[in-house]
Amino acid sequence: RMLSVEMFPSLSLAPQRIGEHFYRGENVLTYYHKSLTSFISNSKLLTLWIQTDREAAAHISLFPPTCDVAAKALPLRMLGPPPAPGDPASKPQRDEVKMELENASLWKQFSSVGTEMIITKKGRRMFPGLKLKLSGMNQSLRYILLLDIVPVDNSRYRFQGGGWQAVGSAEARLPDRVFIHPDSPATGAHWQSRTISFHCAKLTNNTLDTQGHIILHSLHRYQPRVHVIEARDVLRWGGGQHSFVFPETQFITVTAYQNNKITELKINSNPFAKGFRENGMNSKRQRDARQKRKMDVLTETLDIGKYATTHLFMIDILPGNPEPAPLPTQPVPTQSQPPPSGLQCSLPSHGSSPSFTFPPHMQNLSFSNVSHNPVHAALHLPNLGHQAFAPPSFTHPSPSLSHPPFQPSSCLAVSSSLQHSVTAAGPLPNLPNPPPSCPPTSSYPPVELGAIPQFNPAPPYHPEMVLHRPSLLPQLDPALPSSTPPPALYPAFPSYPLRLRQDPHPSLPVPFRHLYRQHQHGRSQGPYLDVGARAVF
DNA sequence: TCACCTAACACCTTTGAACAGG
DNA sequence: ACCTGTTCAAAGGTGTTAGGTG
Repeated sequence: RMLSVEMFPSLSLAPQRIGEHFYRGENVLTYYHKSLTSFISNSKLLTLWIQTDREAAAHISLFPPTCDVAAKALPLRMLGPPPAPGDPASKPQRDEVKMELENASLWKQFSSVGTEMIITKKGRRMFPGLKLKLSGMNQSLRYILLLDIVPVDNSRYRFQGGGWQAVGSAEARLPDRVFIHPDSPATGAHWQSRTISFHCAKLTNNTLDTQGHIILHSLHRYQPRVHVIEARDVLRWGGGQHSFVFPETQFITVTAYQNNKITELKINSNPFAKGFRENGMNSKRQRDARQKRKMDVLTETLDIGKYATTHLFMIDILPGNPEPAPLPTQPVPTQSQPPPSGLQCSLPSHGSSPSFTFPPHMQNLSFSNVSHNPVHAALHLPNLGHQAFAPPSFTHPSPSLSHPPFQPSSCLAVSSSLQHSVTAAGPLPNLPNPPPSCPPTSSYPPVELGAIPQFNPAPPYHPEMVLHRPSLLPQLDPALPSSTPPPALYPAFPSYPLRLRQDPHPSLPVPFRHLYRQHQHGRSQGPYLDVGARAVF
């Protein structure tokens, strides 16, 4: 059953897709096995080994269930005793992980206008970025934090008449990439002791991107999601997962800003755009003045030439008027409207969940290798079953959206049950310290909130635990009870489960070997994952 | 003609190496 | 040999804009 097509529908595409490139009739599992072996031997990247359940793994010859072997080799005290029913201490905040969007007020300012995110071929950071505070985690357990960005609906948008309008069907879904927070894996104590920022994540519209950036379509509406996954180390995922969605972080991707109100907000709140502010040297006034000075100098030079020429040769070479033409002004966007209230997100349940364990020779690999190395892990998550994510505001794109309404209290938080042997595991003292975050790029300086109007004070913002669902990841133990999901409040758009899938391209030197497009060459940067692109219905 | 995309640009912040001084 | 603070250049993050593309 391991990596079976039944359990992971996305795998059914693997032979065909791989065949487009170099797959030649090998058994897919063998292929993946080779893929893994190649990756590991090269030490260039880490690939996630997906194990649906330990029992199944035991009779599959690819890899013995050595994660459990390793787990059993650990002192019992490190693994911790199985939780006793009714013992509150044995359920260490499993389902109480909370997440705040620390810069929620800034996001709300953008959201009230209609957040736009520039995407470029080389990759562009998000602004505002996701700044999060975590609480309720087990201090000693290790967690991995993931960011992914999923389409909100099936529409393409156009900015018309001061607002965004759905104008057609969305482009074909691109391969989902997941950004792993560079601190991962780290203890709950680590995550809770600081503000978590995903400012290193970059967005691109380059479907052939080899840098590992998150690939999105322009003029589509997206929703970032953050996943907190318990993990003994980077190679041994599984167990509980909590997924958080902040509706006010939805945005529309653009290659150039459409709404000048957004441009204004970005300039006023992003320190890197300080030069474009009213008093900045790159402001329109200063640029016009520069242009004028430049033309004046040119005119003067030409006038001198004219003087000399006319006096020497009696030829008039008077140049044209160098004054720059006034720029047309863009229409002012429509006034924002208050968001609807009282809506809730819903997330249907899914099938059983596999754990994610690794073959023996991967056990000693540490996640710090990933973050320090320019080449990072490409992890494919399997199709894990039907997951419908449908934030309330975007299930049915309104004909004209001058801004994406959001409902702060309707943020989605999903937590999952954990497999015993994984969740009960204690700290692993032999694991290296978490790597420094975002080493190759500069971080954002503090946002100068004072520079922009405050629509809201900035109280701590908690996503409400609207629904308590099984994990986006499949459960490890099918025997564990799973709640029956209430009916979705909105028609389910194609579901977007977080799916881990094996990387099928071992011969290529980079971890991001997309099946979606071929010719993925070059080196990858950034702790990203690839996630299967196929929507699950 | 139009909507959209791209690359070059100037200005800005961040980062880290080099250096001086205690 | 350390530590701390300053300076400076390079790298990279911004929005703007002219020109390209289909």
